[in-house]
Parts: sequence; structure tokens; C-alpha cells
Amino acid sequence: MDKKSPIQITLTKRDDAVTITQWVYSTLRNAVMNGQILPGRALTIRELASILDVSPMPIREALRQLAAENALEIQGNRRVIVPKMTAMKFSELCEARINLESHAAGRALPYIDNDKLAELIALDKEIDEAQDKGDLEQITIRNQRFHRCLYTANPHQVTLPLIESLWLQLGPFMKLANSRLKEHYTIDRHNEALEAITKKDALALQMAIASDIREGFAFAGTPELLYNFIEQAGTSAL
Amino acid sequence: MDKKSPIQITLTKRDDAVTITQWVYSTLRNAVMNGQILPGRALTIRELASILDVSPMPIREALRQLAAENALEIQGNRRVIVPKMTAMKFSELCEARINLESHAAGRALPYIDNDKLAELIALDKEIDEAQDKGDLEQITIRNQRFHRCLYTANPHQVTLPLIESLWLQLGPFMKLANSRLKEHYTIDRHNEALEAITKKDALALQMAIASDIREGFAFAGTPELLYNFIEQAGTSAL
DNA sequence: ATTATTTATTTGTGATCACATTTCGAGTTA
DNA sequence: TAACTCGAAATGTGATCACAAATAAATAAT
Repeated sequence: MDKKSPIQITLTKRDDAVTITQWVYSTLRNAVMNGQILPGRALTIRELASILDVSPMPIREALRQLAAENALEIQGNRRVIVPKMTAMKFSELCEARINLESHAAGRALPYIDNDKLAELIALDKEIDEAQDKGDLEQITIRNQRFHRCLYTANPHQVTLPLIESLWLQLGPFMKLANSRLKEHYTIDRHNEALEAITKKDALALQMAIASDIREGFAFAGTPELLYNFIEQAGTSAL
Repeated sequence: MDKKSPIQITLTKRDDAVTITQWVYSTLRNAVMNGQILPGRALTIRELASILDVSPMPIREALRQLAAENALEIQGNRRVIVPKMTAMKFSELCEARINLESHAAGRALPYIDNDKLAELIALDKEIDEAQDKGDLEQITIRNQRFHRCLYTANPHQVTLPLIESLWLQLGPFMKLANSRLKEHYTIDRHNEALEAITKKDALALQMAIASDIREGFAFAGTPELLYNFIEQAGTSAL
């Protein structure tokens, strides 16, 4: 009755104010970002329905949405899997992130007022606190929160959904990047970004964001290192 | 029994090799890109099911996928609508296109071999033919085909889905851009791009693509013009 | 006439079922 | 031992139904 490999998905309490489909969606989304599902492992609707203890219906909808966001891949066989990562794809994802997020930051800058700046500073402080505690989970969450907060200063938002799609595809590597951050980071790029914002210096802000992203993945600088990390993310749940 | 405004969706023969959901998806997708559905008009599952003469199930799945691609918007009320366009959002979408597609072009360049180049030249020729005939439908389709062909030279594709999402959100404006193209275009940016490719000049290629996109929307250069076009796209089906 | 309140209708969500296609495994053959 | 065949189990797709929430319509109240 068992499948190839058991799937261990972190379950959270289901808020009644939220539809089952939405709950399933965020549950599966988290599972993907935490690397809890092996790339290539076939995901069947009924199995997931059993694991999450819901009917197949919400699973179907959530899977289709995640596939549309490129977090999952629907194969010709109609099988759904977590896409396999390759060194080249990883590289493309990083470069796309740098390009898109720099752009989004530049476009957000004119809309950042004092309140927004204060919010960003507060979030950065929270990151540092998580950094000190070594709480990898929180570092990752708050880091994304910082970036999201920056980009959403622009009220005419079109890039954030695209950026989130890239984050999803990077999946467990987003976490890995932060786990190695302490060892490598010498310059606090977030501080650089905040300074650029106060100076209303778009170019400096974009450079800071670009460096922030690039240095996050610096551990994967060499193909050998990257290969190891892809293996690591593929076999264990970090 | 009638709703506020009748929805006129172009129906195509359904290929049996394709699932109903896929057929519904592309049908609705085309309807959105052709501006056949008024922004703000509530789309109900049962109504669409009746129009397309299928059961509600494939509609549900297609709507969710289109929403995930930002072609449709799910409101808090659980109502699905075509998002309304604003001048600022339009501007953001254009800038995002320029940024992302320039990036994609640059990333594709190293992978373009002679065969690919020949393919691009052939596609460009087809565009010119459609241009001569004044076939707006084909101009738009072939234009997108040209861009898609260019970007997909890169086998490690991550940007194309994001770009297609932007195209979808631009919707009828993609067509409008081409309808005005003949009047304005003095320089053939596609030729510039092809030359840059032969010279393996990444920067020149990116500039050509950026100009191609920017000049396509040049008609919307002034806020007044843009406002007119937003109105036009919102009320009539071009 | 206009707002509030109740009633009726419509709609999305989720469950369950049927069916064609695919996948998997046992058994067979070379 | 390896490749193939064929039947059994599992799977995705799509249809139908029930129900609660939301919308629209109708009635009452100011």
C-alpha cells in the first residue's frame, strides 16, 4: 500500500474562515518551499487527499494552481511532480530574481514614504534578531517579508506575483541560502538598501538588492558546490 | 435570465486529443486577450459552462489557472472578474515587459545557432507578410511567436511563463499596439535584433527588443491617448 | 421616494461517483 | 536473466449533487 517514499507534510490548524482549497494550497506550498517533497516524486490526488484528510476536490484545485505558478510540473502523462533542479536552471532562476527584483525595487522607490521606511527598518531589525538566534525558519520568512514589503510600496503591483513564482521555484534553496548567510556575509546589504532609500538613489538601491540576492546564493558559486547543494536539497529535508 | 452584458466568446472546434479543461482554458484565454470579456464583468461558472456547453468542472479548473496567471482576478467575494486596467498599471506592465524580455533575450543569445536564426528570420518574414495584408490577428500572433521563439532558444527556461503572464495581463492592448504599428514604426526593430544576433552583440539585442516593445506601445505615450485606449479596450471588442 | 429588512435566487465550494487511460506486477517466453 | 504480455489496480478527468454563503429581488418602514 505504501508508495516509493513516504511524504511528510507539515500540517497546520485549519482556520475556518479560509476555504479548504486555500488551506491545502498554502500547506502544499510550504511543503514545496521546505523541500518536503522529493523532486520527481509523483503526487497523486488521492494520496494527498488522504494525507491532508480532505476530499480530492480541494487537492485538485490546489495542484492546478501550484502548477500554474511553476511550483509543480504537470507531465504529459498527467502526472504531477516537483520539478527537478539543475545547475543551469538554478543559475537562470537566480539571474531572473536579480533582474526582476532590482527592477521592482527601482519601481517601488518613488512610493516609499517615511512610514514605509520605518516599516522596512523594523523588519530588518527582526531579521537581525532571528539571525542572532540562528532561527533559520524565521530568517527566511522575515527576509522574504522584507523584500515583499519593499516591492509592495508600489501600489500598481505587477511584478510581485512573478517574483513569488521564482521564490517558489527556488524552493528549499531559499532556505539554504540563508543558512549559509552568516558565514559569508560581510556587508549588510539591507542597510545599504535602506541608506539608498533615504537618499532616493535608485541605482544604489538596485545594486544593493542585486548584491543581496547574489551573495545569498554565493555558496553556490562553483558548479561543484552547487551540485552538492542540489543533491542535498533533493535527498533530505534540510 | 440574461446578465448585465452578453458575453461573446469565440468558440473553436474541440480536439479530442486534448482534455476539455485545456480546451476551455485556451478558449477563455483567447477571449481575455481579445478583450471579449469586459473588465469588471463577473464571470460565473455556470454561465460560462452554459456558453461553452460543458459541465461546470472544466470551467472551475480553467478559471483557477487563469487567475493564478493573473489573467483573471478572484475577489474576496469569490467572484471572478477580468481585472480593470489603469494607466499606471499599464505603464508598470510595459516596463516589466521591457525589463523581463530584454533579460530573456540576453540570456537566450548564447544558445542561438544557425538553425534558430533561420527560424527567426522566417518568422520575421511571416510578420511582414501579415503586415502587408493588414491582418491584425495574424500580426499579433506571429509577433508573439517571434518573441517566444527567441526566448526559448535558452533551454533552461524560467522567464517565458512570466512573460506570457504579462502578455495575458496586457490582453487586448497587445493587439492594439500592433494595430497602430504601421503608422508609427520607422525602424524595423526585429531586423536590428537579427543583426545583433549575428554579431553576438548582447547589448544591441537587448536594446532592439526594448525598443521594439516600447515603440509598440508608443501610441499610449501621453496619458490622454492611453486613457482613450483603455476606454476603447474596455467597451468594445476592438 | 428612499432606506431598511426580509425573502428568494443564484453562486462557489466541496463531496461522491463513473469511466477511460495509465501504471504496475505477475506470469510467460526467448 | 532479460524482455515482453496481459490482467488487475490505481489515477486523472469530468459529471452530478448538496449545502452554505452571497447576491438580487421584493416587501416593509421611515
